[in-house]
Amino acid sequence: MTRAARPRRPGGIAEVARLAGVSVGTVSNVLNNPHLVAEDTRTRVEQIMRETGFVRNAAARQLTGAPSMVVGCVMLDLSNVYFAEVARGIEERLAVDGCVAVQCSTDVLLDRENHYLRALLEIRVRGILIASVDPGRSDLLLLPARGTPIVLLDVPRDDLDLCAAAMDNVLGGRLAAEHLLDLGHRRIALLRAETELRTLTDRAEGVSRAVRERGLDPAEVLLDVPVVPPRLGGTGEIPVRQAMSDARPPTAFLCFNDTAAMMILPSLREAGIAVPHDVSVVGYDDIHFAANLSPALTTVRQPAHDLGWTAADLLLSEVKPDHRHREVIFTPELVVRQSTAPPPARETRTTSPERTPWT
Amino acid sequence: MTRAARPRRPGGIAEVARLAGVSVGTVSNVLNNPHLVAEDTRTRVEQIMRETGFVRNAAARQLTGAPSMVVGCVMLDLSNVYFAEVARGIEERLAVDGCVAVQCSTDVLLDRENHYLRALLEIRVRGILIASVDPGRSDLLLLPARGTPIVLLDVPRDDLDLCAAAMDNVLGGRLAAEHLLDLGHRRIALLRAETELRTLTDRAEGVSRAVRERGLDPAEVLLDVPVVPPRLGGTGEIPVRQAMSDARPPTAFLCFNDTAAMMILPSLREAGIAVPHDVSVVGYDDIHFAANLSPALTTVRQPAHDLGWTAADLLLSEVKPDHRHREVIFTPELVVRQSTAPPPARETRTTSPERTPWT
DNA sequence: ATGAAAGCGCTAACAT
DNA sequence: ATGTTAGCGCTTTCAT
Repeated sequence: MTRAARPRRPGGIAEVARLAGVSVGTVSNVLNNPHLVAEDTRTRVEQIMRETGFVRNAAARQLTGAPSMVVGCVMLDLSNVYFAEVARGIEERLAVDGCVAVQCSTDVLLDRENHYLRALLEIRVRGILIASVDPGRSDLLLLPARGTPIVLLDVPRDDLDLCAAAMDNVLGGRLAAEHLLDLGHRRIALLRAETELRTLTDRAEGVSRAVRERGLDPAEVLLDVPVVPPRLGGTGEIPVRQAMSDARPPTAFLCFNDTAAMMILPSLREAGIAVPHDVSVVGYDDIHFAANLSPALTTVRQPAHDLGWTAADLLLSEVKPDHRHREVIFTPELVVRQSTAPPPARETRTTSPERTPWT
Repeated sequence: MTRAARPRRPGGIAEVARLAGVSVGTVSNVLNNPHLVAEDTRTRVEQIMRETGFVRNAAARQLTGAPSMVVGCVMLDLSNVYFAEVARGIEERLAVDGCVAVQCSTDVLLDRENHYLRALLEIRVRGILIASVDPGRSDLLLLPARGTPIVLLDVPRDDLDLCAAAMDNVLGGRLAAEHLLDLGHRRIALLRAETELRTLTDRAEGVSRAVRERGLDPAEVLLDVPVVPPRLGGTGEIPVRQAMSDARPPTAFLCFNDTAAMMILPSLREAGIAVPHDVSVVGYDDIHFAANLSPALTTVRQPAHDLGWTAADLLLSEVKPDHRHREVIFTPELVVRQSTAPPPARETRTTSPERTPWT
């Protein structure tokens, strides 16, 4: 038996229909096919909608098959300046199509990633942009089959059948390394977060290649200085002294993001090490502040905003019938500023025959 | 007549019910009231759900009255480090309750704010956290009546009947000003974005009060240096030279956010002005990088993460039956570092009787 | 040009 | 313990 009990007034479209003295079908039409509604009927309905402050119910629409206006966005850490910029790029592209983004931060935790993926699935988002911690072990590959388009963000597609917007990190690492090698550095500390993130391994790979192509031995030239970022439970403290007290101390620090570079600058200063005179520092990302440091930071610029914009663009194009998965790779660019210089004379011994080489 | 035409297989719960050989009601129960389902029936249903990769449809649930799991969040600019940190605080609190946030940036544009407000209304979000550009002219006041709770973010509630999580900006401005006045500064440049944002006017008010309480004339002591931030169409360039060539040049720059302070530092350096020897610089926010600048920035710390966390907490509490609107005000804190010092001797003339005062 | 009615996937009341 | 069924607000045939 029907629960005729509670005499709830109808909400939404039905209420508007009643007030305007038309059927719900007509109201629906003024919303979606205004052209097939008589001029005056339409104005009357619109009038009522305004008066009552009617707002379409997206959930109900979605239930009838309308595509959702919300897009999921899973990133490593929204509070990271780089990702925040990416997020803005995404937001801007989505806004063009009246869409909006749910932002999630995984802090590089696979469980968190999968958790959010599921939440986004429940919401039935239009699609998901994801900077996956590990595409191989993530649940993300199950989604396209379930009808939720996925676009990789800042992650190369490799052999995955997905759209992707990514940076050429191998090139980025290479650019940074070549710059340092060109300046004469032969002992370079690599400052990198202790994660197996593809972005980082790629950059490291680029660095190694550059070293090898110079006929040098990466094991000799490179000094790994692992750091645990604060958001991942670490102190974010950078073991500068430790690095400098290595048997063969570095004459340059190559940081895999500008934030790390910003952290290291004061540490070096405190240790009485002048940048770039005593050691050079290279960053990565070229975040807004990089140019405002002293010394202004030499870094590898990544078009963060464009990356986000493009990823969102790819996602929105997934609905189009003729859609083919695509990958867009952005090219990083070396921005030389004041934090790099040739190593101190003592280290450029290869060009100073009068000094006895150590090796 | 029914469109019996397309023999669509039922999706969702119905499909699971069919496969498990039970009714939809039972499936719904294993989802929402597992205790009233027989042990084995439940396991069987759950089994099917796993096999089929079933995921609840939030839209359908919502339509039956379930509260949405998505919360709207309207901020000035997500790519701003301060807000990005606030956003993380929000995300963390929401995650505890399985909720997720849609992030929107208004760039201090009222139209944009209202546009997003409407979009969030359509989505029927659980509630909205908003750093309103102008609560008075915003549509936000209409929402609570329509059933969407609103929590003011970084905006005082004043006489509004809403929850709010905000900072004591008057105090913040006062702290910064008092610090400078205590050091002996008597001519202070106020670096502020050209907007009527409450956060900024409050800080300015705090500064003025501090000046007046010292028996000084704000018009004499304060020099306004308006800046148009990049996101708002400006260059973000700071007219340092212009300020310094004022008839009575400032001996200190009081910036209403650390970003501005970061921008000004290099400009001063280029102009050959030493910080803090020639002029002092005070920031606001204490963003992560503030401590890493050289000189390390003296600034007013705002608990951004907590602000976001608390705002989200207030919002989630809106559903509770005994809910009373509350306002939580956070207290800023002066963090003295290296960018401030007494003004150069020539300016401390009031304490140097041997020099002829100008006034 | 407008109305009537089915159905999207789910929950909640009720019946069995 | 389980099944049945009426909506939730909307779109979409199909009929008028």
